[in-house]
Amino acid sequence: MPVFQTSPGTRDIMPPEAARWRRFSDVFSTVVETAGYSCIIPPMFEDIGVFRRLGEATDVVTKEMYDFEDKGGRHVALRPEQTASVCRAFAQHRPPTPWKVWYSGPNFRYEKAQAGRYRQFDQVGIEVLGTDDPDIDVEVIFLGWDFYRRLGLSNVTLMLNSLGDTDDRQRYVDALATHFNDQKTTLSEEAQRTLEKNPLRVLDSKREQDKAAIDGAPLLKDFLGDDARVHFERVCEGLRELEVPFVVNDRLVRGLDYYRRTTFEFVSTALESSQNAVGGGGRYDGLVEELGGPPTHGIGFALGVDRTLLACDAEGVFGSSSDSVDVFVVDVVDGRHARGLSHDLRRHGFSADRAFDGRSMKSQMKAADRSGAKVAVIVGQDEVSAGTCVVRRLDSSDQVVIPRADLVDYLGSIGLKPSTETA
RNA sequence: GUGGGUAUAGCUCAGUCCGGUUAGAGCGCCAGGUUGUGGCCCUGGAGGUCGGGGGUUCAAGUCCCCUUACUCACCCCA
Repeated sequence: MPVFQTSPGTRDIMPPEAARWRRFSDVFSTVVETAGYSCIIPPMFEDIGVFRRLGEATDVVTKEMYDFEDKGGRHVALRPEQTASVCRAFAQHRPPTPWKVWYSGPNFRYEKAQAGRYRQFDQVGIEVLGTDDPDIDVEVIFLGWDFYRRLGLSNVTLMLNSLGDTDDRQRYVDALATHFNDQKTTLSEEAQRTLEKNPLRVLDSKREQDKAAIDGAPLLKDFLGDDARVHFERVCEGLRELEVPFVVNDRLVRGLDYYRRTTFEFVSTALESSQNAVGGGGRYDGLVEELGGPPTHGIGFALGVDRTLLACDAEGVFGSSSDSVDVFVVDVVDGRHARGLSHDLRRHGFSADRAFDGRSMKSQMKAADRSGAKVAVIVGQDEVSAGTCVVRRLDSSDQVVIPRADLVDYLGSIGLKPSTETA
């Protein structure tokens, strides 16, 4: 065993998997930039107060915060998510609204790792600040849905709910608390503890013991005020018009306290583990204000990169493809020709690799094969004397001898296109 | 944070129950067969403090204790 390994809950994304991650975020940025979202890169750590606003009763804040004191005595935390940071950035810079941004990057939660759950985990997401038009809810949800579809996923279910406005939500929480307290003796110990902190999340319990009490609980939709109800209906209507299938789930209450009105979650039915939520989001009117900004409406989602890729694996879509170059230069003289040729080819926009350490021709050809190159350019003593080189196609084994000065043109003529002109 | 499982070559794993020469296989890697040609085939080679520490024993990869990590589940979440 090596002396050093990755810390618990972290891992190296090795090639070719890392290339797949980049493609993933490329697909995502294409989808959302088409809809007018701009990239934002907030810092990875902030004053811990920024994240405390996620809710004092949430696990994310009470036990999963990756926090520490820096050398200046500031109490900071690695971001557990990016929504709070985006809202803080909005309050700090006051951009014109509606402000539509997307992000991609790692987040940190101090918890025990298991499949699809890491201490450092990546999310991509979008946030829209400054409008409460139900159409923006529709747009946001659609973009998430569309992204999964473009990856090729077909077993993703969209679950939708409305938590109502602040007053609605409070009345519902009170009613829930009353209901569960009446049935307290039937609840599991964990649920009883959850009840004291946040009655809403008792609904989240998957324990058999709690099922009866949950089934008999009052329904959220009966507590929605007129505004929230109309808003929710308009969102549903918009999604139906865009032909986005969804399931209204009365029990969908999400883990963070800031959600109001629309909440949603993307669940992969292809994943068997309990980490089957591949993405989620909702409306968080009020969060910006809590962070010291003006009253501002907000909505967004975050999608877990790891879990979404697990879902892709489960469905056999969006696989990893290995990196490859256009040309592999084989030099069986002294390596100086490989140096010159690969340099020239790269300057002309071809991707080119070569072997080192003066290996045998057989060894270099094996390396050429492994590199995934379409052609090998071979230089031996004969070619050096004649000022030529051999171009061998690695798929068909056809090869021709051409003057070295014609190499770039020849490669172009057989269909290898320089990716960029860098004269 | 709680409970189960696992840890042997770069990777995937035999061997552990029932302690006993020099710890194996496949794949990968390197070299050769083929002194100018990759994939297929054949031959050879390198590569292991058997996760770490302690204990029992004449003897520990194998039994016991501790520890660390991974993993699955719970909790919760992406």
